[in-house]
Amino acid sequence: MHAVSASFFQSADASSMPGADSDSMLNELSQEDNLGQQESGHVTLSHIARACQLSVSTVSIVLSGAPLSRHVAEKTRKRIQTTARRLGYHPDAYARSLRSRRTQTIGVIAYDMSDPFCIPVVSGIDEGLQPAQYFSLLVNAQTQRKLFDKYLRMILERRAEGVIVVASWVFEETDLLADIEKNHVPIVIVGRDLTERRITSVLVDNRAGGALMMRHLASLGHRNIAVIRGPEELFDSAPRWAGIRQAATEAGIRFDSRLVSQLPNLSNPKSGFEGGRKFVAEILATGRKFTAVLAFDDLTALGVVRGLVEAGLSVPEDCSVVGFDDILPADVATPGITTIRQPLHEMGLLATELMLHALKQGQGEGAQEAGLRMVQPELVVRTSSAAPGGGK
Amino acid sequence: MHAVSASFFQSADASSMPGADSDSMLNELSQEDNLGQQESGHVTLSHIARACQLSVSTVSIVLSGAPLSRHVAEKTRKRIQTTARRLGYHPDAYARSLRSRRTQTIGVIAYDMSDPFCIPVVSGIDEGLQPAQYFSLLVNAQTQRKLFDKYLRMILERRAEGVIVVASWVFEETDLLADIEKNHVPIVIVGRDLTERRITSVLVDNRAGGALMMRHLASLGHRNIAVIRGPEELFDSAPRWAGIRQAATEAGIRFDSRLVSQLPNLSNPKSGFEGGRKFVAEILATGRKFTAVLAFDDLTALGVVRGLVEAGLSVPEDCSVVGFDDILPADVATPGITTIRQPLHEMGLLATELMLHALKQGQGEGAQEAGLRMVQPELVVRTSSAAPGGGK
DNA sequence: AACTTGATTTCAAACGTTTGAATAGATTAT
DNA sequence: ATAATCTATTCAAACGTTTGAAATCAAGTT
Repeated sequence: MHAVSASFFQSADASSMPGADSDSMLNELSQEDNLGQQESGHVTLSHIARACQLSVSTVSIVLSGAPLSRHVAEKTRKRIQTTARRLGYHPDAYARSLRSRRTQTIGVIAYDMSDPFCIPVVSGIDEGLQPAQYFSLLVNAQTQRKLFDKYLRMILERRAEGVIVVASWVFEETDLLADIEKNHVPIVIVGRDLTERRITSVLVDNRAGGALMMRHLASLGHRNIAVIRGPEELFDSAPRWAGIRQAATEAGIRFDSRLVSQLPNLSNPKSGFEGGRKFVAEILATGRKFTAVLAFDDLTALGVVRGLVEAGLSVPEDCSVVGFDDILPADVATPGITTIRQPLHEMGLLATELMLHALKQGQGEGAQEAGLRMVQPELVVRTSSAAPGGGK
Repeated sequence: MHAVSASFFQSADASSMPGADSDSMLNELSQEDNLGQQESGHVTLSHIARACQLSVSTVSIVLSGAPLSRHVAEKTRKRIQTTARRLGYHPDAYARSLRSRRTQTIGVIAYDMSDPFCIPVVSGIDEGLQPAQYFSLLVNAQTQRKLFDKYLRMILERRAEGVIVVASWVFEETDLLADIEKNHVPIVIVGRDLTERRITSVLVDNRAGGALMMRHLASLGHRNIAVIRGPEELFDSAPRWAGIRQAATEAGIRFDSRLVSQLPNLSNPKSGFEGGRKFVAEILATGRKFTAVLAFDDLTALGVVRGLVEAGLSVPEDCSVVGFDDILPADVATPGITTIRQPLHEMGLLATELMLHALKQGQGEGAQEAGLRMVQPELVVRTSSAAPGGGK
């Protein structure tokens, strides 16, 4: 077994470079393998040190670009570097972090990656981490409490320096959260207000968003409007509905309570779609008049469109539909769904900035401010909404 | 400094236990914090050892469930466990992996997470890893060579035991791939055939898929069919087109070459949509007759639908549209897009199995078989396709 | 009384780095 | 000539685990 990997190295060595600085190419690793015993299969500092006839320290100093490397002779430095390259050396992050006590890692828990909501947030986080030389350790909890716990534990064991949770979803009662605190790991949450638990939170101004939806329909002239509110368990549902009502009141519009319903607690991301579709079927069956539907989110809106079309109606001629979030399907469906855009990418970016800031000053003291950062949503008008009563 | 830490130890020892296994809850960590100085902020084995008046070894043996733990007294075991829980102990994966030389990590490089293609594959991978007690280290290369390299390096440094690449996309010429080999890390790629580079590959049978699309339209009675082929740089394009032609020949259908075009090399995932839309506008302008469009993928198909509707036509009454992939938007758009489903989840799962298998036997020898595994696609009929010439 | 056995716990070395302190040799200032 | 200062390199300890070998102690066997 070791013999095999030894011969592998030999042939690789022999092949790679004809001439070079000094050392004879043939016999660094192979020699060790003759004597050596428990090869890890990875090239380490001591491999290079031996090949260059230098101490591990010197090699480390050069390769890690430590301040001391200014004092290392130019020639030596070059020699070390080319040898490292030739052997395919990559520093062992485990050894390095163990010693230096820095992991350059932020744990990111997405509540469900198959929800289009998550992707832009996560890529915003990545983008923010990039220049700071941090990496995200991304896990997908798939809305399962068990997985959430498992991954949170994993993140803690992997010594992430901070944790960002992407969730509009329940997860609070984990006692692992207490562990997080015991281990002094800062948390930021995106999509939910947890400031009362002293957790820095980033979320969209749902109230303002709700108001935007409603004002848009009002300005088009709609007065008979159906509403599908979000599920009870979702944090966003209440403020969004509050914003809608406020704007309705301002516009002098009253809702017919029989045209207002609420989505059940969702199991998978697609359940909003089915909810919207069924809702339309139901209210059409009652015969009540309405010229527009405010849906909780884009998937629900797409379900509403499906329901209307199945009933032989067209959008927006017979009925306008407005969604919330601005996910990809809302954009590429025909008609395109008028919606309220959440600046998801920016939210991820912001969360990262808050995290990095907390890490920076967290060194000094504990107990930082658990701030609440609200970002503003934006109306995106597409073709699913138009003035009531036929053509636009 | 060493003197300081010595006194630190002493005082901790002297203080820790007044009574037996029911140690007083208040004063292990707090006391340390009084005197302690270079605390990592994390609870370690030695914290627990001190609190229990035991050696680090014993605590390690118990907490890691090593075979030796059978010999540890029941009482001691309990004492250690409750103390660990109370203090919020989590083993340091870095120290552990450094010592045990196992990281339980598989690097996963997704070529672009904002492509709906990636998500199910990645979640399939996660699912496969779960029972084997492995974790995925997931990174998003965003179709950027620079990022790909950066993350690959990171994965190597983090000592992933294997790497799974999710890509229908170019990346070959990285010399980091050579490093991967030098470090004996097995690779599996999903979405592309790289067996000639001795890399185990998992992909959908594009040829069969193309044939499925074509046969579906033929069986509905379509004979004038427009085709949008995939971009040159994408591996899938050619075999998919080959399958389409083969099935066309079998059905005795010839393509009008002026109704066949090819997508440009794509910049972002949404460019397929624009491509489809423009294509339709163009061929409608020529006045050529066609009753159906075969699109390279679902996003292209959605673009085609948009283009048709903008020209005042309806789907499927005036023209049928078929896509490929079966991503979420194809399902929730109205009409739902008839498509060829790639079993993405299963592909992820399969890739993981191959990887785990390689790891298992890779211990023994180098040079395993670089197998090619093709999975079969499946036709999903929705409402975007129907018999030509009006209603279904 | 010495000797084995077994149960319980500890020693000490290692994993691959980093880093403050130390060394050896050469040069320069006193 | 001695000391101070550079330059180029190495020592050795530490990070938090795991683990083969060893130690301790009590009880049982000859």
